[in-house]
Amino acid sequence: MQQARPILTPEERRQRNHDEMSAAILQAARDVMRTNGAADLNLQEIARRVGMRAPSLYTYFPSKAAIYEALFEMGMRMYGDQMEALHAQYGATWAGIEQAMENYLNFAIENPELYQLLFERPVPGFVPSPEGMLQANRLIDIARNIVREAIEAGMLRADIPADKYMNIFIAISHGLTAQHMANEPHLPAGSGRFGSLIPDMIALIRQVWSPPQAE
Amino acid sequence: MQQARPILTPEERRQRNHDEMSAAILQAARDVMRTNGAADLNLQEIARRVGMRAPSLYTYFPSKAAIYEALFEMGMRMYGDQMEALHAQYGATWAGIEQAMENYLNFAIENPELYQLLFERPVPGFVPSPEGMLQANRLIDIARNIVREAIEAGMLRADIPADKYMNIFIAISHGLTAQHMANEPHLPAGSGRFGSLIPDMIALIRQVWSPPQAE
DNA sequence: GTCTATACGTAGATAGAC
DNA sequence: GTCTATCTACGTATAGAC
Repeated sequence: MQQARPILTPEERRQRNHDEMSAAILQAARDVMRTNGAADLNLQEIARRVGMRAPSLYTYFPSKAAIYEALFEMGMRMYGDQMEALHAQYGATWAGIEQAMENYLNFAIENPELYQLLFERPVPGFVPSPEGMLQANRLIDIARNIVREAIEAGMLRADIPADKYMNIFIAISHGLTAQHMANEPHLPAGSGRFGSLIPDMIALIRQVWSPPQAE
Repeated sequence: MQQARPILTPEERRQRNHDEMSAAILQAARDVMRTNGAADLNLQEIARRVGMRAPSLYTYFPSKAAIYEALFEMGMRMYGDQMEALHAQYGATWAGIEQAMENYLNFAIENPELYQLLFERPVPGFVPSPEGMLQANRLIDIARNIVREAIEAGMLRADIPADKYMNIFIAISHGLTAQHMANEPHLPAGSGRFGSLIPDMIALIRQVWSPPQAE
């Protein structure tokens, strides 16, 4: 009788286990950062949470910095995917731009440890890896494209540079979110001193910087 | 011959020396934070810069946390004084509000280590002392009063709560400043991707949320 | 892969001599 | 007030046994 081909070769199983453990370590790291602040990550606590000793982590990541780098890339990828999905769903519309601002806030509320790592810089000496920067640049490109389409669609003035609009959206989104996270991180988007201001901000931009014919 | 009365008694001299050394320690701490990031303060480096050994710092401050707390209070006091001076100079005017936004950015550019400590929260476990909170609350009161006067002066709509205006100003100021500091901290206020947007933001608010008769 | 043991560095803080 | 010496704790990381 011919030997049955296993679903996974030993090598594949090893790889799968390795990947699963790596993912578990990253998740544990996020939990620690969420509890202690992004800067306070420490390997022993991560190890404890995944049921091993600190030195064993070095089987999966060559250094603590590598864990930060992996989380940065993961976070940027997650957030970029969200932005792309929003773009696909809403196209270049005011509703889409409002959703994008709300999504920035929601991302911070739901993933405060990633928000800190990506958009504040609380970890002394942390520098994103090239792979992380690739994701960060992708994010900028998505945002720039949305604004460009909004200009082409006549929603925004063509005589104002797309990057200026983009910077305004970034600054306002970040300002609201940073204040929300600093003061009322437990409140959901749409509520609280700052989380409730998104529609007002959209109205602000829309009234002043839409082309006349779009009013 | 009667003995001349010294300018300072020994006790007074001791006190003066103590105060001067305390101030030097705080300044050294600021220098360290500016170089390494606010979270990376360490006592040995402070001591080195003031020409003593780390344990000697305990003559002046009972703990590292006490140094952070003193800096927080000092920073809030400095910034509050600046706001009061602006208020006295400009009263409740659009120029004054624009100056206030620019001043927030300038404070961050000139005192990045204090900006981090006061307005971002990069130091794990840091909690302002009651004295620090007193200064922080004073700051809020100053801001609230300016907005109230602006409403009374007819610059802002009376049907929108003063605190909502205040939160909008805070969020926008902080958004611009945080992005400026993250991306172009070396550029002066008024320049760069974000530092140049203050007049636009003022125009935005002014056009949309001024009472009709003020247009 | 995981462990124990440990190297190695650094931090904040304290004791006690001068 | 300042020092040396030291304590205590914790961090990342490595070596080598199993």
